[in-house]
Amino acid sequence: MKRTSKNIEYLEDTEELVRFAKALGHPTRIKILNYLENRSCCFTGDLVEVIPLAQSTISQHLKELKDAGLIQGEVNPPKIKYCINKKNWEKAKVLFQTFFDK
Amino acid sequence: MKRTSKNIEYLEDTEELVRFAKALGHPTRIKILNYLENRSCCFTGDLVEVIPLAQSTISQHLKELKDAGLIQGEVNPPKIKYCINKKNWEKAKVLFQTFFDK
DNA sequence: TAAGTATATCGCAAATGTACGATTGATATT
DNA sequence: AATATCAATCGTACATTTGCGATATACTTA
Repeated sequence: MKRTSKNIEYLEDTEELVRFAKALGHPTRIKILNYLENRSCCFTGDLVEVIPLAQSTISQHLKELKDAGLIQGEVNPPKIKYCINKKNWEKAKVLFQTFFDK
Repeated sequence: MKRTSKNIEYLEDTEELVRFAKALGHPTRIKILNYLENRSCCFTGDLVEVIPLAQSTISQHLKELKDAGLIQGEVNPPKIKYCINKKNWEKAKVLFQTFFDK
């Protein structure tokens, strides 16, 4: 991508849709989101128990979901509580809906 | 992924959602799909004119969209006509809808 | 202040994704 | 048969993603 001389321009909505799609493009992250949907919030530790991956790996996936805007974390010492970011969740929902309905 | 001894199991729907999400995870592919949505069908050559990337690169993106099941190609010598795969399109739409609605 | 707990970040290795030019294959035209 | 056209595939380079263990950070509790 960076090697291309011509830097392609994409629509704002396209960029955003891609950001969400990328975040959804890994089964572990879907699992995390499904888990969150069911109980609205959870701690990192809960996920480590449920998903057979290293704690660092899960933390990384959480970071990506956070960067994509799909979840948010609030410090709740000594733990961190993660929740769905409802505003962006709705945004993503509409973007995908619109994309498939066109 | 393959280095992990424990091979994680995921739900069938999760695997499918991930496959679609991955395919949507690149702006060029979104652009191709948007283009197809507007005129229902097109040739590879049309895309090469519209998108400033090498023919081989576009062909590769088309392959990925086809592998994901979102488009289908019918030979129309000497060209190949690509269309949205409507059945899978609907499937993807429902999967994303269900995912976000839960 | 020392030790414990929960989580993030670092550094690395392997796998996957993205892009290109060159080549190949298949069909149509001369 | 020779040439032209369209698109897929190959080989390669570089970037990004995914995973791990080790370490760092931040806050609590003893």
